[in-house]
Amino acid sequence: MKPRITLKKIAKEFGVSISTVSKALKDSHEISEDVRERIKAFADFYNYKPNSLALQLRNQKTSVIGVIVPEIVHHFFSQVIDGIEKYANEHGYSVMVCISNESYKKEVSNISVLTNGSIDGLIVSIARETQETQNFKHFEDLIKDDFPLVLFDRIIEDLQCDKVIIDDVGGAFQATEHLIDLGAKRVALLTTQDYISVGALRKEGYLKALVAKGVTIDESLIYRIEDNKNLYEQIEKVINVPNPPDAILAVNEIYAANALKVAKERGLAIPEDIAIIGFTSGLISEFTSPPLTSVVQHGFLMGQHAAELLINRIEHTAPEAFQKEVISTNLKVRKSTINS
Amino acid sequence: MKPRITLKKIAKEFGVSISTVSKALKDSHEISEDVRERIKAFADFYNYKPNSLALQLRNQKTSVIGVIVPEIVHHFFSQVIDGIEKYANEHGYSVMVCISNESYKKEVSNISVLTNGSIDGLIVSIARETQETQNFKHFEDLIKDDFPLVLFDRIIEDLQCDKVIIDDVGGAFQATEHLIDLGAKRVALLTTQDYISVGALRKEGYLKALVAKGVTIDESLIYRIEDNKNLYEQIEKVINVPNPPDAILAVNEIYAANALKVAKERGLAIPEDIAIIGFTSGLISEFTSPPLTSVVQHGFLMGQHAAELLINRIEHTAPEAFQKEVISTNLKVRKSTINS
DNA sequence: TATAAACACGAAAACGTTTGCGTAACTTTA
DNA sequence: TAAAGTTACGCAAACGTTTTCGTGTTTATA
Repeated sequence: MKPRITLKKIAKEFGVSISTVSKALKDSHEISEDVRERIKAFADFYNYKPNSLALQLRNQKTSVIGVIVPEIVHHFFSQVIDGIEKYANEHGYSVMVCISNESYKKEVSNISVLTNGSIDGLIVSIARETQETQNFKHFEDLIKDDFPLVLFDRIIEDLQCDKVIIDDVGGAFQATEHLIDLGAKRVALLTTQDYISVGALRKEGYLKALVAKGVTIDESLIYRIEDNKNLYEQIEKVINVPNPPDAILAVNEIYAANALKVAKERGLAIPEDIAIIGFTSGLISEFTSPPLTSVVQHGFLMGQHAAELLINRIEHTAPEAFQKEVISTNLKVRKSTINS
Repeated sequence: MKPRITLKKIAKEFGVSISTVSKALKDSHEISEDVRERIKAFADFYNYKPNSLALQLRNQKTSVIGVIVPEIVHHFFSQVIDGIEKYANEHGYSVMVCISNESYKKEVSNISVLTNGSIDGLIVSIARETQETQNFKHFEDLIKDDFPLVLFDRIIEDLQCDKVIIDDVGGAFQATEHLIDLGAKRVALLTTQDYISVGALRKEGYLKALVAKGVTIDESLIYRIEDNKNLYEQIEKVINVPNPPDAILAVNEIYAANALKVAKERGLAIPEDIAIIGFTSGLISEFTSPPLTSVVQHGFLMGQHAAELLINRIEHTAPEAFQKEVISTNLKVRKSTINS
């Protein structure tokens, strides 16, 4: 790579001092018009751009925000990143993305790499392993230093920082209510292990709706999918049984799509024999047949809000109270629940 | 945010010079064991980490690579980013992601922001608008400065830099061949406008296969989807006609899934009346019914290769010849072409 | 005991930038 | 013509780090 042109080199070229060049390029009236114009022309010709590192070091501000997500190949997370990037960009920030890969260790190392001065703030959705082991010291350390931090989606309730979450309880409530209103008596829940915060919250909404509708809770209808085992087989055990449920609420799109597949293979009519709803942010639900009724999560919006909270936190030193924003979901009704 | 601890502050604390502290923390034998250990304990207690900006400035190396993609909410691109991030991380680099949003202007500004000293190299897939207008000056400028640059997927053939592409021609050839072998006489092509490089290449593979199989080319079976118009309606005009094609090759998953939908709504049997194949890297094809036979693109692999090329270029100053790597596709046969 | 070697640290430059302040030289004012 | 003001630039510090070289003090060698 060719060495970049610097103030020093321009100064040498003109036999003036570095500060003269700096001022000339900034159109300072301190510099005579003649010298100023010649320096500007020269700099322009060589496409001078101030070295960002030097500026960042001097100004103690990088205008970069870090983002750590459990994975990026996931419609929801890429939507959130998209939202973050958009808002950040509009406000003069760039985005540095790291992937924890659901690993505690990688999350810690990501944070360590990012918080060595190269970013002004951090947006994180917590890795599965971290949620499992409940070791949050790396976040507590950040908070202790008042480092600007925003948690989204997979959050830790007790941490003193800004947060953005989906209305998981409300979304699950609405979906379950919809299923019961359509006549379902035995609504199964396909959820994650309890330590995943969003899974737990969606279960909460599901249970609330049952109670509200006067349906007795049947623990045997709650299935906690294990991530390291075969998904399809686990879902078969839900549907491919003597007395399958007459409705299913799945906490994500993949579970829902697989449930639909198994049900169809078993010869069940959808939605007549079994109605299915999934949480979603992807495109699968639209293209299954029948298309899946979905609890739509607005990832892009979530990203924008997270970025907004973070940038406010970075730029307003006044220590405002920490916010917790809740992004509403909405129920997109398709033919997996109503066939008309 | 609390001010971070620096060498200067530690030095003041111990009444020694900055260089002594620096050396002590690096376990230099120049510093007496007593002082060394005390300084290290102190630094450890206050969780000292060298300021990355200062190091980057001094070493003239950031260990960050920039990535510009047209969009991130797209399974293929997020897979590539995932691959880049993985390889980069394993080799001590971080990743800064920018999104051009298919806009020429944003692409230019992204490059401008990134190449002001804050990254060591750049990986780009070109925006649609840039491909359309054919204005490549921003890339030529980079190349003129020998700035490490790798183009992937949407590339510019004439540019002197490393490139990674999918075997678009081969993938389309194989898919078309498959359709013809199954008895198709009138294979339609659902492609993009010609200026999109991958669309053009896939058309080339399609045409090659027709020629190889002795099928006469029928230009009226080639449909160039326009991005700003309604997708569904455009696809209806392909299938919902008196004499629809008996097979379709779509250059992406969304086109294919919509074609499937339209065909089913028209009452066509799949694959008996009409067989469908789509290029893909997402999950939709797996969950349609019937599932779609797909030309699978290995985005993750592509990302890894792009990162490898870039990092080699960054670290080996010896000006090796520019490489053009081709990632093979493979045909995943599902029931939209063979029902058995 | 004089000299050489080892030890333990500090000074300063370098990376590239901005900016407050100082100061010559020149111009205006009284 | 002396005092004051203006013009046009340079100096130096600051951001935080690493590293080469220099140097004073102590210890070992002949």
